[in-house]
Amino acid sequence: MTNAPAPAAASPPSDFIRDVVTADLAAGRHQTIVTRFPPEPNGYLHIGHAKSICLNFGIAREFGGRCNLRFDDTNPTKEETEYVESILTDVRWLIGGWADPHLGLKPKGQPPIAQTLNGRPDFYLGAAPLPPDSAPAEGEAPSLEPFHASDYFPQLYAYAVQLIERGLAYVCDLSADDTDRYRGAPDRPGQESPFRKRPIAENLDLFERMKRGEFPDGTRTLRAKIDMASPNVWMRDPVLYRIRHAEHHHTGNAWCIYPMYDFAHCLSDYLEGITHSICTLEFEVHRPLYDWILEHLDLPRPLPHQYEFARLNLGYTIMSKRKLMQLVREGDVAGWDDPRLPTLSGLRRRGVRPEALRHFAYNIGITKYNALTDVAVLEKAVRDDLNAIALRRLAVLRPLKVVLTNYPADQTEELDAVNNPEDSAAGTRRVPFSRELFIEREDFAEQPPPKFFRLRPGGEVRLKYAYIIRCDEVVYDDSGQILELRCTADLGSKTGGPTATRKVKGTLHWVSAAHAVPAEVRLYDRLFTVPEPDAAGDFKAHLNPHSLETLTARLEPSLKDACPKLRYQFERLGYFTRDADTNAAGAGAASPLVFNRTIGLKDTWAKEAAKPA
RNA sequence: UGUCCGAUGGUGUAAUGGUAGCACAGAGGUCUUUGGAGCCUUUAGUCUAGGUUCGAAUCCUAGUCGGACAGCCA
Repeated sequence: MTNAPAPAAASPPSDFIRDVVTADLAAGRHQTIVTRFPPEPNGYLHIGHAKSICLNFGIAREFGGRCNLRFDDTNPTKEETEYVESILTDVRWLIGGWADPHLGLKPKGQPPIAQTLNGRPDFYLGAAPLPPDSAPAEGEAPSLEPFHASDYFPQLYAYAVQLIERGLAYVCDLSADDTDRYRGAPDRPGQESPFRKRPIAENLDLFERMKRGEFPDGTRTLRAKIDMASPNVWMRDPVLYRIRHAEHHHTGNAWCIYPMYDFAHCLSDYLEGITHSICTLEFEVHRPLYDWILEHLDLPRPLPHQYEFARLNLGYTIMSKRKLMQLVREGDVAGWDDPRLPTLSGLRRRGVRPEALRHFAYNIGITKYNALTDVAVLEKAVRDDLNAIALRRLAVLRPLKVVLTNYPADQTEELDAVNNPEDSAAGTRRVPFSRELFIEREDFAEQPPPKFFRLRPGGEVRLKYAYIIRCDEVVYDDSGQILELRCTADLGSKTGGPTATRKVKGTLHWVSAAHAVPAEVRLYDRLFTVPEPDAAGDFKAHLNPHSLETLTARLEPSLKDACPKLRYQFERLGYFTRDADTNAAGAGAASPLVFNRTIGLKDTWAKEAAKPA
């Protein structure tokens, strides 16, 4: 039926929206499916948008269709080019290698095409043809660009005129306050505007003069003439156009009247030939208006239909653009790409890969139930993804010196270490070993709790890839702090040695003190201390003061050349990635070595240790 | 006291009138030169009350609880 793309690794998702798509295709209502992802460029994309992107592009991919990237930019006072650029970057990043052939873009500068269908006038702007099977070249085809609702201002204006001509819209002189008052309340009908019966010719003239800029902001609006007594407040003569003498990031000063969301969105969908317009639950109440506008205009092609699903709520974080913006502006985080934020740029900088986000989106499903998703689901998806591809390395976060008293002071060995036990093709590397080492401070306990099987006085542990050592002596400094551990190595216990197979309970990571490379490591924790920070009251009161911990770690030497594009697992510690932005800002050889911890390893010991004795 | 939408283990999600399944989380075990990963086992669910039906998570009615909606935001 469709020229199906490569099948998904797992079975394709099933949900009520995909059911509708399947049924529409089976019934022959559409030849191909066209969805759209319509962000307003007034902020950065977050993981909630990722859910929507994966849904819309996923459907395009599964059904051999297309998903248009469209900026819903009808409010010049809130939108900026910075956001347009970040959104494009984030979308390409998320769908890259997965659905990019289904990304609907249009020829640069191409306006909607005026055509005649069965003698009826029409406007249409389809996406450029799907690219050939080969993956698109690095960077964007320069001849293509995303869609913009603001590109349709001329057509939208024409449709508004049509509504006026049909007696279905009027220019209203009520102030914003009065408009509110006349609207009534959900449980109380509104009353009609005194301007509702304005003659068509006068409406036409006034609307034209609104467009020409003859009236100041807020003095007049264009309203649909529907039903002020409707139980649905959105049908009580909703505003279609408002006056805003403001420069628009995309259309400059060409317009001083701007269409409202409800008027622009359904018609933008129609113009682009969208078949399924998928949005979040809060627009459910708007659907009658979406349909009303389309049904009362002369539109010869099949009409798009709106479907709503529940937005993503994730535990211990916030998704509101307004609140994210507040954190950025008030300096609670370092920027939109702060790795603690659920923004796509933040997650990317933290080291999360798009593959993980796509699996996450697949796992949480699509419903109309307003759910709170456990962060553990995200964390699981991130770990699974990283576990498969991360290069294993040895690094010590909080160093404790160990001296091997029976190991020659002038000797250095290069030991073989496995890069990824999950992937033999990742090969091995050499790690230097010598008399003086660092181990993790918390891997030694003078008074070990029950079931602690790391190093203790007189105890033995395996040093990964190296020897079994025994702790002979604890050396203290003047203040009574542990200065170093003096240990003896079982020199026959190295891989291949006579005592190599001796069983010791614990295996520790380590680095050679003389060879270790210092680096800044940033450990991130959840941004908030409660599952629903914005449930009530001031969400900032729940900010986690320990969401970022910065320390200087000691790394095995190979990490000196770590690539920001790769992912690493510091053994027994977690997944880390070199901070790309810091790296980019650094000057050549002086470029600082900074690592972000994407996420820790699952820690069953922490759970065990937390159990009441 | 308005309209619309929703409700399945702790969490999230399947089952489209025919054996309530999966994932996450939890518990136990196994393996382990990562207390990671893997493998095995396991706890736990259809909001309530009626009705239709041979048979209801599913259809109907009423109720309960939850959410969205009163921007010249999207």
